[in-house]
Formats: sequence, structure tokens, C-alpha cells
Amino acid sequence: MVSLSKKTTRRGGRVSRSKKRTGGVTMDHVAREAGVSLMTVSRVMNNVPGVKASTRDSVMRAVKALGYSPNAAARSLARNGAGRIGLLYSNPSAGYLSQFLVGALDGAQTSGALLVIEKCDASLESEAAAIGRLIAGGMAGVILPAPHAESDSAIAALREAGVVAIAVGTGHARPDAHGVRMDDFAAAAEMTRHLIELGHRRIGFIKGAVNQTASVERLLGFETEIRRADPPADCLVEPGDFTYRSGFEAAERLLSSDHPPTAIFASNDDMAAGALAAAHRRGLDVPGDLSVAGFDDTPLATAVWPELTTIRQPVARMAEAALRLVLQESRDQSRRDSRAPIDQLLPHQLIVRASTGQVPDKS
Amino acid sequence: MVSLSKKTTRRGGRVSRSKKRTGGVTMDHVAREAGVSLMTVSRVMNNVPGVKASTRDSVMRAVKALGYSPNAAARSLARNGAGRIGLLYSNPSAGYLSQFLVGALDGAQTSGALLVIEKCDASLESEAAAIGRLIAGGMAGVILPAPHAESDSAIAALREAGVVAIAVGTGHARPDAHGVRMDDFAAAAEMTRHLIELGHRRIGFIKGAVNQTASVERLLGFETEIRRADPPADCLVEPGDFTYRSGFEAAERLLSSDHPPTAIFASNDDMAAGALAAAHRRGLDVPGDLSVAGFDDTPLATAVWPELTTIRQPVARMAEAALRLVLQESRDQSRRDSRAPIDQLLPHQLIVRASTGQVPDKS
DNA sequence: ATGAAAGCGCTAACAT
DNA sequence: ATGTTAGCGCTTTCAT
Repeated sequence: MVSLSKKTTRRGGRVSRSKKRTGGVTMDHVAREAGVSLMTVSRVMNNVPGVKASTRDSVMRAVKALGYSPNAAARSLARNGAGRIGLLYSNPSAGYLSQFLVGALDGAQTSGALLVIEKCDASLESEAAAIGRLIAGGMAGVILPAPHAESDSAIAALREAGVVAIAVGTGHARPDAHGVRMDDFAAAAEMTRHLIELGHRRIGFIKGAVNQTASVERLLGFETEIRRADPPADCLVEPGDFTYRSGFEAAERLLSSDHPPTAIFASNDDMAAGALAAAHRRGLDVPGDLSVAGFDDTPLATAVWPELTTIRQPVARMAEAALRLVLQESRDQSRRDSRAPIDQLLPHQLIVRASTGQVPDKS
Repeated sequence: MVSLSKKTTRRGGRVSRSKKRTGGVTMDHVAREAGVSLMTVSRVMNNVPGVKASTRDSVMRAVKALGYSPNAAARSLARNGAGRIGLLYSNPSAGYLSQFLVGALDGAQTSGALLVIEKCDASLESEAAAIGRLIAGGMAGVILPAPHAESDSAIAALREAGVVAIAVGTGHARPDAHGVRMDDFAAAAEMTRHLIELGHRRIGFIKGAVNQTASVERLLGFETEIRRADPPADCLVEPGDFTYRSGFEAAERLLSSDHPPTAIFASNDDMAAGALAAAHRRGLDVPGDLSVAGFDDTPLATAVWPELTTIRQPVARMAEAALRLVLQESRDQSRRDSRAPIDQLLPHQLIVRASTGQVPDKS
């Protein structure tokens, strides 16, 4: 009855050749290889403190040697449903989504969470229904990417049900939910500075959808930097709603003004692409005659020509962060429930590509 | 503590208030509610034949009443890895992907499969590595959306490992793997007919990436229909690679020819968007001066202006179908292994929007 | 610091 | 046609 007896016991002698090869190595194998108990391996895999360094090492070596990778399903089961995380989305068109899903899926795989992805359309009823399904499905937490992150009713419903909510991509921290986001204000300011440094002194701005707080922050960041420009700068602001078409139309208005801007900063890439089209239509060269900047760095940014100067929003990493956060919070929730929401800020990046350049000499 | 007696037994009295609320109802609850054994519930949930209709009914009623929904993790575990399905993707930019993921995820949820999503980049080594991970991870089957569906090496590796492979979106059936796809030839022909019916007699075509068989089928469908036109029609074919930029450039070439076409049919929406930009740049009105048609009906199709006439490829449903197929096949595989691959064809749809119109009178 | 035992929700094989 | 038993791979609680 030494180490091997256990093995014999496990599947019993019953099913003779039931080697269904589920993927092979389990913790058991690793444990035997490392000469420790299964529990120790579990502790190592979960970074639980009380393990001697040497033991941890030999376990890690065994893991490597056997190519062990934990089984998410088993983990989720053993953890008794903790780690069942919902994700609500509505706009499959956003270049955003696939990146976000990928990030979340990735995080789910590493952390052993079980992601349940729920879809709804733009209407409030549909959103409420989806939230209902998520709650009924027993989620420990729910991730809300924009625009659902702005939905008071969704977050209220979740709170009421005792489900942790994470708002992703809002313009500022929410008082009623944890959040993962970027600094839209600073990013917009940075882009504006980039344009100003290129010599632009008359810059058009295309706003995003008004119901998203991030839109406001982007505008504020832009305006603030315009006011700060040393040889003073001037700006024209047009409404938009994050769609290509609204960007096209806004750019048309901008370019047909008496004194058109030499640069256009759109609040997202879709609208920037629209602005690009408007410029081309007028026979303007980008960036020779007009600079165009976007925001988000979605796939579209490099799918258009010239490729867009834009702000890289770390969407995938935000999704991962959201996943980790919701997991952690749903675990802790039982203890101290009523504390201030966490607000996690991720770094963005200015990506200079081909759509922005020096201001044209004299105009 | 009435019907809860068993409940007490379950977690033992040990963990006093361990009501971690995993989502609530389990098969056990349903079984008790319906007055049958747990196994019967399992059989009903899995549509196993040998259950009396009346029993099945009462179980279903209990399921409804309690709002029961099966736990995918537990299922996957119990099935010992069967139902562990891999999905390989590489191009997160494709408007394709998020729809595909959503479809697959959806199917996974209903069928209780456990989707493992693996990423790789375009290189062959990276693909091989990803396939290796998937195999090592013990997948019962792997879904390969385009362009991986064209990879002989990937499919060979999978076969060798005894893992079921499903190729999605290829131009024709593969001899070495099951497939789910649409009729690219017929769809392209249909679009061409649409253009011809609008009076166009000189039509430009922008080809897709040469390494995808679907590209070839689309071209063939186009050419066939051109030849069939009654007042005879003429065509110009330009290469492309499915990117916006290649579409833009191809359209430039097309439009700068001595006798330019009155309509351009691009092999996908990205390239059609590029063609749109090229037209705008020349001050051409779409569809007044030039009609433009795309293919796929990705989100981009409605994000550009004018919105694209295109072919709707049922991506999400293809993903679902692929999931169902891989599940079924991986289950049956043990029995009869060596039979002809299944080839599943899904219906497409011609979507007429604003980018195509009557041929301009005289030119 | 480590191990043993029990059980997460479900399905497979084996009774009945 | 339905019930019983064992166990999927892991984490939990309780020893040691």
C-alpha cells in the first residue's frame, strides 16, 4: 500500500482499458513525480504561502517535466461555483469586442474561472433580461464592458442580488461598482499635445456618444490641452456617436467651414475612419493636407489607409484585469462586504502612425 | 428542514453556513422535485432514449419550475474530457472573429461543451505550437476557422493525435476533415446576378487571399455568371488579400483604367470598404457613379457609408454547427473511425443595402 | 510545513 | 425503464 496502491484504487480494475486520455497528466502524477502529496501540488499551483521553497521548486520541476496544466473544470467544480463569472455584451460590431473576449477568455483560463457570456441588444429591457439570466445562473460576479458599465439599473440589479459587478471602460470611477478603466482624460490630452507639437493650431474634435462618460473625459482632456497651448490654439467641436457615419458627417461639417481645421481628432477609430473618407472625398491628402487621429486602436486603425495615429486602449488587459478583480472580490465578499469600490487604472499608449503629420505650410 | 434532509447530509453538518450559492439548483433538487432518481434526470437532460414519456415530462416540469440549468464544469469533468473542444484563431482583427466566438460560445453553453480557445499568429510554427497545446490539453476535437481550416499540417497533426478536426469556411469539402461551410460559389454568382440585373455590364472583381480556397470559389462564381449574362457582360479582375488596403489599391487600378467598370465586387467587406474610399477620393458618388458590393456582412458593412450590399455569411451559425458536429463526432469516433468526413453546408443570403444601384445612364 | 478525507455536480458502467 | 455505485481532477477542512 505504498504510493501506487492509490492509483489502483482510483479507477479500480473494473474498466480495463478505459484509457480515455483526457489530456494526460493530473496533479496526482505531478505529486508522485515530485515525491509529495497531491495537496502540496495544489498549494504550489495556487501560490498558497505555507510551502517550503525547496518543495515548491521540486514541484515546479515536476510540473514542467510532465507538462502539467490544471483542469479548469475540476477547479471550478471543487471551488463550488465560486469562479462562475458572467460577461454581458451587446455590440458585436465593436472592434472592441473580440479583443475583449479574448482577454477575458485568456484570464479565465489561467485563473480557472468559468466564463458565461451573455448577449443582449441595446434596449434597456433586453439588458435587464440578460442581467436576470446571469443572476439566475448563479454568477459570482459579472463583468460589464461599455456601454453596460454605464447602466445604473443593471448595476443596481446586480447589487441587490449580491453579485459583484465590475464596470469596464467608464470615464471615471463609479460609486456603486468596482471598475477597470483607462485614463481617458490624460490620453486625449496626450493626443492633443501630439497634434499641437506638429504645429496644428486649429483642431477639430469629434465627440463620442453622449451617454458614455468616457466621451466626456476625452473631450475635456482635449479642451484642456487646447487651452494650454502656447502659441494659442483654436478648436471646433462636433457631435458624434462613435459610428463611422457620424464621423464622416462631422468631418464634412468641419471641412466645409469657412476656416477649416488642419487636424481632426475623433473620439474613436470608427469615426476617424469616417473622417478619413470625408477627406479623401474632397481630394485632401492625409496627412499632407489634413491630419486625422483616432482613439482605441481597434483593428480598424490599421485596416484603413493611411493607418491611424491613435491611442491604444489595453482592451485585452482590461478584460483580464476585470476578470481577476471580479474573482477576487467575489471571493472576499462574504467577509467585509461594505467597503469602497476598487478603481483600477490601466496605462494607455499613444501610437503614432501615418495619419498625422506636420501642419501644411501656410494655408 | 423538510425536503432538505438530504441536503443536510450532503455538505455534512461541518460547514455550518457554507451557503456559497453556486447558482442553486442541482440535478439532485430536480430529481427530488420530480420524484425520480438523479440518473433519470441526467438521462432526460441528455436526451437518452430509454425514458418513459410521462417521466420525461415530469422531469422537464421540475426543471422549469426550479429553473435548473446544468453545470458545464461538472459535466465536462464527469465525461472525462469528452466535450472538451478547442478553437484555434489567429486574426483578431477580422470582424469575423467576434461573431464566430459568440456563436461557438453559445453552442458550447447549450451543449455543455467546454470551449478552450487558443490563439496563435500567422506563422506556421506558431500554428503548430498552438495545435500542440490543444492536443496536450486533451481536446476531444478542435474547430479550425479560416484560415487554419486550410492548413494541411494542422489537420494532419490533429488526425495523428486522434483528435477530431472541423474545418470551417473553406471553399470546398476537405478529404481529411469534417467541414462546415457555405456555398461561396453560389453566393458570388448571386451577387453578380444582382449587379447584372441592375444593368451593369462592366464589372470589376477584387480577389481574396490566394491561400484560401473560398477565394477561388468566389471568383469562379463571379466569372461563371459574367459569362452567362445575356446582353453579354465584361469583367476586370484584380488581386487582393482581404485587407482594406488591398481593396483600396485594387479599386484605384480598376478606376484608373481607360474603360473603368460601373460596379466593383470585392471578395470581402474590408476590401469593399477600401474600394469605397477609393471611389470617394475620386469624387465618385456611390452608388450614383459606381456600385460597390462586398461579401461576408461583417460589422464593417454597416459601419461604412453608404452601407454595403453584401452576402451574409451565417458565421455564428456556422460556429454553432461546427461545435455540434465536433461534439457528435468526437463521441462517435471510438466506434467507427474511418468513414467519410461530413460536409455541412449552411445557407447564405444576399443583403441589398445602399452601395449598389442602377448603372449610370450613359457614361 | 505537509497529508488525509470528503465532496463539488455530473455521467459512466453496472445492476435491477 | 429506472436506480446504484464509483469516480472525473481538484479544493476544501481538518489532522498531523
